[in-house]
Amino acid sequence: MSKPRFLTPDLIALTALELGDRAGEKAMTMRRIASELGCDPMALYRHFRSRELLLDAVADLAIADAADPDPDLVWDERITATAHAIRGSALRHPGISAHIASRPPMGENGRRLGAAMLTALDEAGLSPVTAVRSVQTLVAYLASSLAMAVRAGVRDQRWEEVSDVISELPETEAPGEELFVVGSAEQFRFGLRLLLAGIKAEAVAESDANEKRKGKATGPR
Amino acid sequence: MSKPRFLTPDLIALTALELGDRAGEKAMTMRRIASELGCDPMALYRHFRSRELLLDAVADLAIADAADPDPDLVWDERITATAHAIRGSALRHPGISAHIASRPPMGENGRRLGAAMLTALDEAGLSPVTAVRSVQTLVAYLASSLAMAVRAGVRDQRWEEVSDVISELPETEAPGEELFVVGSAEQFRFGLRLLLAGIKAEAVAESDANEKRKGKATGPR
DNA sequence: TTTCATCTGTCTACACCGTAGACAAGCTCG
DNA sequence: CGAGCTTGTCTACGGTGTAGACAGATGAAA
Repeated sequence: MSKPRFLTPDLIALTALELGDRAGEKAMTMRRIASELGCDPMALYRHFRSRELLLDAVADLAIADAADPDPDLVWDERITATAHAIRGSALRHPGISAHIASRPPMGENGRRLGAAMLTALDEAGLSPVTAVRSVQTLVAYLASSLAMAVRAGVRDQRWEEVSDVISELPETEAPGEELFVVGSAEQFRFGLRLLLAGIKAEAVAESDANEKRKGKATGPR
Repeated sequence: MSKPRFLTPDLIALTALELGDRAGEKAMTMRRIASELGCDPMALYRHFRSRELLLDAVADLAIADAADPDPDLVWDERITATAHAIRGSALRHPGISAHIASRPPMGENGRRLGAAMLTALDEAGLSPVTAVRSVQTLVAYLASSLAMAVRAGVRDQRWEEVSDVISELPETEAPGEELFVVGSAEQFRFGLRLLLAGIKAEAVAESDANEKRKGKATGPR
């Protein structure tokens, strides 16, 4: 009676995700996940070599519903859309989005979305090297933003303190008060705009350099 | 013989930091820290209400030696210098820099360095709101870069996988191979350059808007 | 000085954790 | 049928954070 053949990695990850949503990141323990599934904790190890790997799968599963960007959009809008899609997916699991943000987007979905960004940057005319670097930068920003958003959102008062501290700093005499919610969507858009502006500048610089190096005969395609 | 009055928060944090440097983030457990100090684990709770708060103190202590930027530098160089100082300090504690990156820069030193960045941005002519947002963006990027750097650096092969994945992606036919070390200093500089370019664009946009709104009578100071 | 409250470190104990290793039940294939 | 492999179970070990009662030292008040 001990071997119902119903345990799969996907089912385990899904159960863990639901548990995390319901009870928070720290609740995703092997024992609790197993009890949620009605099986022995050690059974999970038949499908994941360690808890860490299971949590990786959960993180990737959590962003599975982030859609690829509409290919009709121009490249920068596609970047923005992808970033917001990931952010949205992660925030739809507030109990564990810090956890999601804290690990590399290595699963199936992470790769898919990373590739979407790369494609967009390629279309922007960036060299492959610059495109990859830009994606890494975007991902870094995205992850941290997420981590901050969730900390600010839930009852982690530490980030509320951060806001307080910020308004006490010398240079900001009368900052917009509530506008400083640390992980706000507006703040996120702002950072994204900064990065995109930087990327555009980089694109211009690269195309200039190419034009100069090649002399003529290499007009705009 | 049980009450030497020598235990202080600073001493505890320092001991924990050394332990973390030596044995890694996960070794910074209440019991091991206490045994390092030769005292009872519960003694630590007289000085920190929880392990989490102790670890916050450790993170802040770790970046205590990040110097304020040379005030003679122009503002963007000052930002760069500060960012590199923080990164340098954190990387000087490789065993725990992921841990450092994962929590808000809330301690004395975090505030100090955040203020330095804000001052620089203020000097750049940004409005207070934009300056604060920019600092938040910079901090977000910095934190994530750090987290990635340390993961790539130490034996965390997951990030090596990331590099592999990146080179398999469609758009990057022949990427520079080793140049993609995920958390490399070069990658860090690149992201910083992107952000600074974005900030400069923002500054220009703001000053244009101001000039237009105010008409004349508001020449460059 | 004596007394007494207050700190500070100690001890015990609890509930929980990840996971190694031996075992058993069922499936697949010969 | 029997062998082997897969998958879930069980037990056990050495850890974890921290609550709560206790004790020795200290500093102030009497």
